Amino acid sequence: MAATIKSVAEMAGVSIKTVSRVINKEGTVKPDTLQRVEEAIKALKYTPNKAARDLASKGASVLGYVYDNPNAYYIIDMQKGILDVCRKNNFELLIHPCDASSKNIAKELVDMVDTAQLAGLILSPPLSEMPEVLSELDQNQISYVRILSGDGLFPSPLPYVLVNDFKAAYDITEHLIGQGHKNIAFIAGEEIHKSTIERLNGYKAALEKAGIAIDESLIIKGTYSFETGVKSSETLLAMSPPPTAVFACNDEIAAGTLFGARMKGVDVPQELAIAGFENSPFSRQTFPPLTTASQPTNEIAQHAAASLIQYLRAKKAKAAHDNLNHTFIPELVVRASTEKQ
Amino acid sequence: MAATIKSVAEMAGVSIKTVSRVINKEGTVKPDTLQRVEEAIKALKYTPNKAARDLASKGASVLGYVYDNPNAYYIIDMQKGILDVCRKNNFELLIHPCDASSKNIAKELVDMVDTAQLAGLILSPPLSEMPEVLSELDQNQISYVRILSGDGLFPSPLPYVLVNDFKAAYDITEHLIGQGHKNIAFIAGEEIHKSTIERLNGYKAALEKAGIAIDESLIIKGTYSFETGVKSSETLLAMSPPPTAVFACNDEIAAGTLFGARMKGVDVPQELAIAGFENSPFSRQTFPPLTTASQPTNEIAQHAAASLIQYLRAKKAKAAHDNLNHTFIPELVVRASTEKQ
DNA sequence: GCCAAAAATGACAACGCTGTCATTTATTGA
DNA sequence: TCAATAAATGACAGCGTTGTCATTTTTGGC
Repeated sequence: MAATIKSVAEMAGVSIKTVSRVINKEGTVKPDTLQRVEEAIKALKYTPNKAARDLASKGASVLGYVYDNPNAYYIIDMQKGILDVCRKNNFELLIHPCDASSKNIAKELVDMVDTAQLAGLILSPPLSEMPEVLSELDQNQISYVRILSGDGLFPSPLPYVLVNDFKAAYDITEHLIGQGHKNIAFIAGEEIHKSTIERLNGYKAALEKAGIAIDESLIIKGTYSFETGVKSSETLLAMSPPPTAVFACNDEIAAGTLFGARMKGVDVPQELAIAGFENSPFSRQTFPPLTTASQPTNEIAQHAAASLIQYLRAKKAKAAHDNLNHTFIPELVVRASTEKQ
Repeated sequence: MAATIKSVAEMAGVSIKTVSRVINKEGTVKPDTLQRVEEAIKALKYTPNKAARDLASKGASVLGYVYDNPNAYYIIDMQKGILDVCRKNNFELLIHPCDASSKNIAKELVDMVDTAQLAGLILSPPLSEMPEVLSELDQNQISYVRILSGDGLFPSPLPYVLVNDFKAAYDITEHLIGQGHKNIAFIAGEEIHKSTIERLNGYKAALEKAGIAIDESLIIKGTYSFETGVKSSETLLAMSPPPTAVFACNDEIAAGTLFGARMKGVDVPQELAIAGFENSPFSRQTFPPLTTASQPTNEIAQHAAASLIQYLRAKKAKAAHDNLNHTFIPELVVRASTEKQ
């Protein structure tokens, strides 16, 4: 039989309310009383009953993490970061994989929040970038934090975390240009991901800056997949002249491009330089390893979770919340796939 | 203001207990009463308060999924499978990444179960295979389901899910032998993972069956990492004669081996055949793609979660539980890394 | 040493549900 | 039609906390 607040109170010779004060660290308990209570807690191995707590204090503290992203490493990293923050702040986390392309995804989320009585949602791309989802959440007055790509301004009072894909893509492209490339192809992922647009814009901006004309035929639309990389490399290598460098929108595509090049016997990086994005673990493990951009996923996740929690607390206390919004810039990681000896 | 059972009862003109019966599908409610209650529920958008429910019925229904595994895809897949089953059965899931090599991992788990008041734990390797962890859990009468490698018998009444790595490793080795190889190396992962032992035994058994003597110098100890693959391939290729095939304990190692071979200009599979294990997504994306063994991770996870839930229910009802234990055999997937043209 | 104010503690009613058991209503067989 | 029985429903006490407000104890200034 697990100990309850009552048994602790009896043992310590105080009222249950005083025990409650101790476990909630209200700080209005005399040192010696405090000590007695703490000893009783330890002796009885008492742990507060979460259900009772939630019930009495109206409202459990559960966040929902919603994702639809094929990159398992990204998810796991995010999840860990969020989990850390949740644990520190005594929040629980409900994990909800979902299908962003589903018609009633917005309703599904609202339902989930209702059913599980979530305090708030953590949204990662592409969900965080879908207006129809966001407005449905807004209409139902659901709190959320968004992790998204861009550097724009947002009218919403809700917190968000920005990833500046534009700048990172600019850096990568600049690096390729610096290696002497002029004929640089770009392979895009799904346009529903804002990161695709941002990265494309960064690519274009770097070319312009260097005075290189943008050749639309070198910009290939695709999905964030290995297959897109394979197919695109076929297309690109069939051109005359073929590009000498490829900037793939993520590492999967880059790995596919590398695969495709290898199939045709094209040497990387001598004949074709390839850069990816995301710094997935396998980007170090291809041959040659891929130049890419690294985003501090774990940190981003922690930041997102922390600002949502802070927002919720401020909201509960009806106080204004500090602006915690932050922008992260992925960092260029140069590896052998873009460096000729 | 969210609707409560009381408001629903009032609207439907019944007692709260009857509403309770409806939401718990007790089946002792007259059809027309039922309908009235259901209408009221819908009209008020009523959702039972989880905290109150847990409190009243003593004991929340939360499972814990504990993992320490570097393979993100494996984790994500597992998680999805578990999540599905949990949702269907009205259980919550608490995710707990941890460090199996930490000294007091067992205590940590017990603490977690206490604090979060978990109904049971889902353990995947290597945690599921660590006697000190299991006995600590047993001592604290914590219910758990294990997912582990092997085909042995277990004295414990607790459910488990077995993965027959022995058979799968046997199949892979047999495949390599079938390709004409006699000089086959084995690169092992951490021995704390029972899968390493099982796979090694499968490898040995297949060699024996084919009448090939086991050469201990061809068996390399390492970790489940890319780096181990790279280093081992250096070692192996420096031998005279070098092996003509490598069976790596997982895809990461295999990818590393492939990388190492490529660095030395060794052609795969012409000069060196390489097989992995696990069927990670990237095993299709190396060049050439890797022969490997595929385990139905999602299914395994579902099975594990389902049997834990069934066990818990039986325990609660003090009934004997059916034996749900099941063994999964990973399936051989042949790809270009082991097939000469 | 006394009083007012502040600090510490306690009593008790919620919180929203389920379990138990009592009560009412419907069904059956004669 | 009327017990006897079964089915449906309800009343009410918990479950283990926290919030509110009352009470007691301590503190500090004179």
